[in-house]
Parts: sequence; structure tokens; C-alpha cells
Amino acid sequence: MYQIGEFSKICQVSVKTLRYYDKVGLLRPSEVDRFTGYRYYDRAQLEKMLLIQKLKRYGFSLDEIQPLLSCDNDAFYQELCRQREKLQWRLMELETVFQELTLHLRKLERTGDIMDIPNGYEIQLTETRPMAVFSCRERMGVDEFGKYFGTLYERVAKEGLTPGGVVGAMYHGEEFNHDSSDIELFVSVEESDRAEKVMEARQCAMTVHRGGYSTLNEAYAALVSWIEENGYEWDGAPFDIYKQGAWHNRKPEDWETEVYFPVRKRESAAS
Amino acid sequence: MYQIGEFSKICQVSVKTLRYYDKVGLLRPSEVDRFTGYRYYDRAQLEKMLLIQKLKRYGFSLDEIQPLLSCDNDAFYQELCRQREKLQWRLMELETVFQELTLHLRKLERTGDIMDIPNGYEIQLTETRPMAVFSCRERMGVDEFGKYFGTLYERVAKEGLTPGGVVGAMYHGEEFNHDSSDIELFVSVEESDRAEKVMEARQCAMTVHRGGYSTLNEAYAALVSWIEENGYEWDGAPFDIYKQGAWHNRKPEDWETEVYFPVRKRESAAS
DNA sequence: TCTTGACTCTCCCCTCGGGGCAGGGCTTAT
DNA sequence: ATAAGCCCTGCCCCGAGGGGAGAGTCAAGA
Repeated sequence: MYQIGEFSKICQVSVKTLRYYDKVGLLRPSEVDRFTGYRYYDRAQLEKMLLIQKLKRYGFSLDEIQPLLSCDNDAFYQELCRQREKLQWRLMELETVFQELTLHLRKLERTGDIMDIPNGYEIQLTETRPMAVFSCRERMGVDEFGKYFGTLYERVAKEGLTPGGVVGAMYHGEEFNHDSSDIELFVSVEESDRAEKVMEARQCAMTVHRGGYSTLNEAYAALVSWIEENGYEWDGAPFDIYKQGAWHNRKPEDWETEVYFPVRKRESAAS
Repeated sequence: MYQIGEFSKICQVSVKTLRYYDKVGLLRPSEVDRFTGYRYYDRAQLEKMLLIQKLKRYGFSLDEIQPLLSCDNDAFYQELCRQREKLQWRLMELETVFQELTLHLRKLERTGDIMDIPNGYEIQLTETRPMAVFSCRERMGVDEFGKYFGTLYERVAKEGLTPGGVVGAMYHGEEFNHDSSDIELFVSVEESDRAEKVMEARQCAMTVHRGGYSTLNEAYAALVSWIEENGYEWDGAPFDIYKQGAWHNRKPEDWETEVYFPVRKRESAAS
């Protein structure tokens, strides 16, 4: 039986943490003195603690660890596999960011430009054509696109239609929120008569964004600036079309996205 | 001039975030209506926001970003370089954890053992020899070892003494705390007469831990169990000696650490 | 002109994994 | 008796916002 301080030292965990784990029910002492409230731990707790620490290093949250401690081997194995995939995902993301930062630095050395905004955005005014699509409009987070696109493709397949190769997302509503925005995903279909809806022709300012989606906001900014400078007015929900995306090519730096802002000529000269 | 909702959409940042940045002074709107409190943003804010987002992706905290926005190019460059190193460090750590998890899974497949505790710890009872050392006892975090060892080596060099090749840390006090424990670092020196102090001979339970320091607690646990099972009693501050460490070899899986627990034979048979 | 709906404001409480401190109780050695 | 080390509970704090209540504001339609 160890007092909390000794136990803290054995496991290399702070006393506060031990008390916290007791409070949330993750690791209860083997015995608590009824009168003094002193906590006493023994070797069973020690093993459990080692496992908890290990799982925490693997990136599980305390809430996730709790059920893991009392599930059978198979479930445990499944969860570990899932976590491994998550870690791999995070690893790739971190590598991408590292790559970005490295390029930014290199550019900073050459040009002395702090911003590293790719000013090479070529903005064109285009008239989109009407497009027959299947779509799905939901309140969703931007990380859930994959899931929703999956069901969308299933619906197209169930109707026996042919995907036309245009894939995109339209951002409805005014406000943006990373985890929950009003977003409409769409996939074009060849059979225009059997489509779910037809996206109308619009005059748009458009540009092509190359690279991962985390820097899409720069394309947005370039478009908005262009619109203002050229006497147009923002008129309707913007949308992206994914020309080269995650399903074509693994490397984010090779992705290509067309960004469209519907516009109309401004009437009054004054802002 | 954009309202907060429009601006949110342009930058792909939630309204809540914009209000928060205003509150903490990171990004103030270009104008605030004195009567209604409405916030209005324009293109200058837009550029600044893009930079903020970028720096956030690079892993800077908001507190770190604030000064970065108004410093000169050189300082900015320095900070970016520093951040790049930090990212690289995090990347390596994440890779190590990923590796650990992979090995754990493989072992789980083979043995069905959930814990993945290396039960191969061979515990020996040894008598340490007196050792002439230079030491430095401070309240420090375990991530600051490098810094303190640096100054310790400097002191040894300034005295014109020869480091004897033994490097270690002793954990004083009862409680462990990752960021602030009472720790004594020591380096042995050849010239025993001119040493700062001499560590006395002790009877110890010892084992060798192979791998990164994040799993050191498993060696601790093994030692504590052994001590209890073999009728000994824990008697004094434990210490580690780093045989193969970060300065010998880059890969954490090749590190070797000796872990010592001073012990004495228990007198009473009962616990 | 009034209403309605969309947009905005401030204010307060919540997150996760604990850290820090105040105020007090228990045990043991001096 | 007292002092030193332990330990307890309870309260507020962190970062980077999210959620919602309750109220004010703006523009367009009836």
C-alpha cells in the first residue's frame, strides 16, 4: 500500500493527476480511509496506471481510455488499430504543415516577403453553364465531406446514372463555421433529364487554387479583392469545384480547386 | 466594408473567432459603430487575417502571433525558423509514438497480451560504489535536463576536470511532477579529491531500461514490485544513469538507462 | 408604416487535463 | 508542545473559442 505521494513518484504522475483520475473515475485508489480521506494505492493500480499512461501517449483522451480498460481483447485491438490510423493521419498533416513552413521560409529568404501569399491567382470572369446535378444540402463540418460524398455517389449509382466528373461544394448562409456550416455538395450527372436539380447559369469570378484546402481562404481573399476593385458585387453563394482532389492524387500540393464567386456589375459608383 | 458575417465567410473563420480576436486585441475591426457596436472589416483586415491563419497552422499560439504581426522581417524570419525546429521535434515525437503503437499492435497479435509491458526487466541487487561528482539540485521540469546538464558540464570544464562518463539524475522529494520536481543532476569526475561531493555507496535494486524515456515508469513499476516481493524496503531517492542517451545516439529505441532504487532488507515480516 | 426575418450585440457558462493556492486535518519526531 | 511533512477538499485558472439567452439593428416586403 502506497500513499499518494509515493505512488505519484513510482508512476511518474503528479498527485493532482491522481486525484483527478479518482474524481473522474478513471483510476480509483484500492482503499480510501473513511475518516481522513487518505488515498491508498497498491500494485493492481500500478499496472492499470501504466496502461493508462501508454494509451494517453497513443493520443486517446481520458474519456476514450475509460471503456478501453474493461473491454475484451478484440475490441481493444480494434480501437488500437483505429488510433493508429488517426495517428498516421495526424503525422501526414504535420508533415504537410512542416513542408509549407519550409517553403514559406525559402520564399522569405528570396523575396523578403512576409506574407507568402501566392499572388499568382489569375482571376477570370466566366459564365457558368447550367449543370444537371445530384446534391445534398446539410449542416456539416468541412471534415465530413468524404462521408457525405460517399452517400451522394451511392444515390447516383442507385438511380443508374453516370457521374459527369464535376464535383463541388456550395457554401450557403452567411456565416462560416469550420465544424458546422450550411453546405451543399453536388455531383454532376450525364443524364440531364433525370437529374435531381439543375444549377443555373451564373456570372462568376473564378480562380484556380493549387494546394491543400487549408489555404483556400487565400483564394477567397484574392477573389473578394478582385471583385471590389473591378466594380462588381458579390451576389450569391460561392462554390468550389474539385478538379484534382484527394481521390485523384495523394499529395495535397498537387490538388487543384476552382473557386467561384457569383457576381454582378455594381450599379452605383459609390461604395 | 464587410459585416462580421460576410467577413467570416470570406476568411473561412467563425464569427465567434472574429469577436474573440477583437477582444484579445489580435485583430480589431477597421471600424466599430459607436451606437450599435456593429463591427466592420475591410481589406486590410483580410490580409492580416490570412497571415494569422497561416501562423496558427504553423503551430504558433495567439499570444505568440500578436508580436509577430508587427515585428521586422529579420525577427519574423528568426521566429519562423525556431518554429520550424519545434515542428520537426514534434514530428519526430509523433513518429516515435506511432512506432510504439505499431509494435504494441504486433505484439498484441502474437501474444494477445493487452498490456505490452516488457516483462524482460532483469532486476539485480547491487552495491553502488562511492562516486565523485559535480551536481546541481534544482526544482526543474524533465524537459529541462538538457539545459541544466549544459551548465553543469561548463562548470566541470571551468574547473579543469575530466568528466568520468557517468551521467545521471536523482529524484528527491516524494511527489513527482512532470514540470517541476526536486531533481539533482550529476556528472562524475575523474579527480575524486576535487569533486564537489561524493555520492555514498548504497545497496540498490537496479535494472536497465531500453528505449525512450516516456516508458521509464514501467521500469520503476517493475523495480517497485520486485522490491516488495523480495522482502526489501524502499530507502532513499531513486536515480537514473544514462548509459546511452540522446547525445550518443539519435534513435530513442537504442537508448539505455540504468534505474536504481536504494533499498534495505525489511525488518518485520509483516507489511 | 409596420412587420418580419436575418443579422448583430453583450454576457455567462462550458470544454480538457489538470495546476496553484488557501485553509485545514493527520501523524510523527523532536 | 510544536514543528515538519504529509494529506484532504474546494475554489479559481489556463487556450481558443462554442453554445445559447436575451435584446438591439437593419433591410425588404406587405
